[in-house]
Amino acid sequence: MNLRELAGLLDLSVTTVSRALNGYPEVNADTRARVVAAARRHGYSPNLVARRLATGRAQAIGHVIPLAAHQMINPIFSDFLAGAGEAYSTAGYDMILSVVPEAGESAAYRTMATQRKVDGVIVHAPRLNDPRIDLLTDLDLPFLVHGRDGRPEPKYRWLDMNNRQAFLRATEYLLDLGHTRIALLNGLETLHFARRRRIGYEDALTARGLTPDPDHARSGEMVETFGHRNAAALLASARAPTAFLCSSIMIAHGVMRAVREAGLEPGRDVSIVTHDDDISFLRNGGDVPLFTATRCPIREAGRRAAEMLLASIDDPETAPVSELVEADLVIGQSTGPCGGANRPS
Amino acid sequence: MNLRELAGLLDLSVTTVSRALNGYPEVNADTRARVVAAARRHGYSPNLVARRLATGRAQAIGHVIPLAAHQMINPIFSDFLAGAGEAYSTAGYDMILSVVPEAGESAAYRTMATQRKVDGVIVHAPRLNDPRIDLLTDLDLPFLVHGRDGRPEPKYRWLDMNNRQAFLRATEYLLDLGHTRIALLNGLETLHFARRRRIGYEDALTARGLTPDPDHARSGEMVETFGHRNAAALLASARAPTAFLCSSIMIAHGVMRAVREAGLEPGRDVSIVTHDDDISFLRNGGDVPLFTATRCPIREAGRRAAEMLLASIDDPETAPVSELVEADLVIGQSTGPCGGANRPS
DNA sequence: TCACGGCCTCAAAGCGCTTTGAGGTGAAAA
DNA sequence: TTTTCACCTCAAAGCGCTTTGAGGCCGTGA
Repeated sequence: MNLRELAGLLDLSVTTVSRALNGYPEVNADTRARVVAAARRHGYSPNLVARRLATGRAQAIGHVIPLAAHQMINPIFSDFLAGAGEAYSTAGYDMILSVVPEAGESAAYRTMATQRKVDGVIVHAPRLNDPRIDLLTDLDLPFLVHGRDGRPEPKYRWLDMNNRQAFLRATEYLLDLGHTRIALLNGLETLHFARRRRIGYEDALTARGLTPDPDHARSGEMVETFGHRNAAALLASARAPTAFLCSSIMIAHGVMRAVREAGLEPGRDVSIVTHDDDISFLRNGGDVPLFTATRCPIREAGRRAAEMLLASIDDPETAPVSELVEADLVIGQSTGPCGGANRPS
Repeated sequence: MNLRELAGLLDLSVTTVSRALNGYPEVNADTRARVVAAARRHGYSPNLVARRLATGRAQAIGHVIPLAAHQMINPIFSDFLAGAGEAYSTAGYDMILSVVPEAGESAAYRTMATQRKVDGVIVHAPRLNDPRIDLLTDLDLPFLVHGRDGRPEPKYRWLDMNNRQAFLRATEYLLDLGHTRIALLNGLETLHFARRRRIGYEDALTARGLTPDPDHARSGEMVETFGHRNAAALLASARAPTAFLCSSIMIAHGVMRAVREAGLEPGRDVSIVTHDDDISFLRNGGDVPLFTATRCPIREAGRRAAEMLLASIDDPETAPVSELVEADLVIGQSTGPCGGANRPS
């Protein structure tokens, strides 16, 4: 059933039927009702592809996922997508995912732009001075960055969490508890958010006159084993930390495992603070959460990012709007005053 | 730059240019080379939407993700998507994700079919006698099911793991180690794969003359806290299990945490076997893996599923082909003979 | 009765591509 | 030289929708 057939059935022109269905005012209310009823009865719905060609809008947003960048194919990312996907569905947009080898990343963006597959894209996990941002600007494809890439006065749209502030605050919280040997298990510091977190951590330490111990700050993929391996090594070292600050809840779980294996009790012997993206399947739940955490739901960020991008596509004239979100500090079971029953130093 | 402009530039008709670019044999090799070079030089690539309209093929595969079904927005799912996405990219297909409220699920499939947005879909997490399968059959939209829905002689295409066999084998392994009180922490048993796993588990027990203890088999969302909560409760019960069989590595991590909290040593006091989807960010790695596991990489499943679906779309006449994949049993650190230093019973 | 508007409805021209069926060219065959 | 046949190339007709600009109808006012 296509538009022409439906029009024939109703003895109307395709124009009228199209206008009736799309809510144009030039159509008599009775006619419109008749058309809508017939469309429903015959299960008509417009061919999206044809509509796209006619209107020139793809009604779709793209996400390019470089395959080798493991940090993308992860639960954080999928929760972000879930949030964004909700917003797209509500707005009648499609989400198209392009999984490509890392080398093909910029080609993927080019293709999206030249083939007019999408009306805009969301850029994930920006690195410092990310070339994708310049590419997209050149291509004149609307985009929004989840995070920032560190250039001084960004002209693009972005949605970011205040990473520095969150980690500053978390570090201060540990310092207030009396901890001074605080380890940072961070994400890959080629990614801008991880740099910001490190800066927050170091700023808090130096503000109290402490010198960050280079061996105490480590970065890597945010997976359980990274947390486990490094926490085990650090706990066995001469100047073992009394507290850990983790960039993700996966890392925190790894740390907790290492702490327990070392015969120590989290929250009493060793404190753990983690950033918590509030991932749906690794929720930091309970009456008192397992981990003390800086919390900022990633799914909400996905939704918001999508909404902002869609709004800017609807009205391309508007100046780039961006948002900086603050994380909450939630107190859980994994922190306590320094010097409980910790190992002799 | 569109086809007409490119043709004008080359002083050729659009037909010739189109044929040249699409590899039709009627075009002189020199002409073709000239066209291809010009296309590259001017950065021409065809408007996908127009091509889709003309050919009638969407060149896209859909995945519908019901929002409330938490088990979908999870790392297992995202690894599956990553695998499928690779296959799509290679074949020049797009992946369209539709995130919808659970109530809108069948509407989403209908829309995909009537609006011709996709050439086929992959169905995830089938329930027993899943109505989506009948719907898609009615809609005449090609599809492939990841898993099966338990109907006697499925006429649809599917790719599944041998869940019963994997859990049968895992249970036997534990039985061989002398364990008899084996708990099963399963996924939601509305999902067909979880039922099959339970059957494997029970079959192994009854084959040795043991009666499955109903309290020892629990099912729920496959998250860390589910594992932790239930393992803690079970370990505190009168007839505490000496071994746990888990349906996902997240659950296994929760179990391990509970075991440690109870002052027990995994692999010595309590054995843990888990199914391992080889999720990219929760890898069961190390020289000797952390967990003894039935392993079956989900990402590979995604790739294979996508390839099978694409093949069936390419050649719609072919009879439905399906695949049953066996899991490997990998021995890790989390299992050992029963009766090590376990609690008195 | 006629002219004028307002309201609806319509035919037709795209959107950018594919693909059919026709036509043009030049080399080989007669 | 003429005919034939490959081999290329082309114009044009869709694909199903939107949207412009034109036209028909009917009630109102003169």
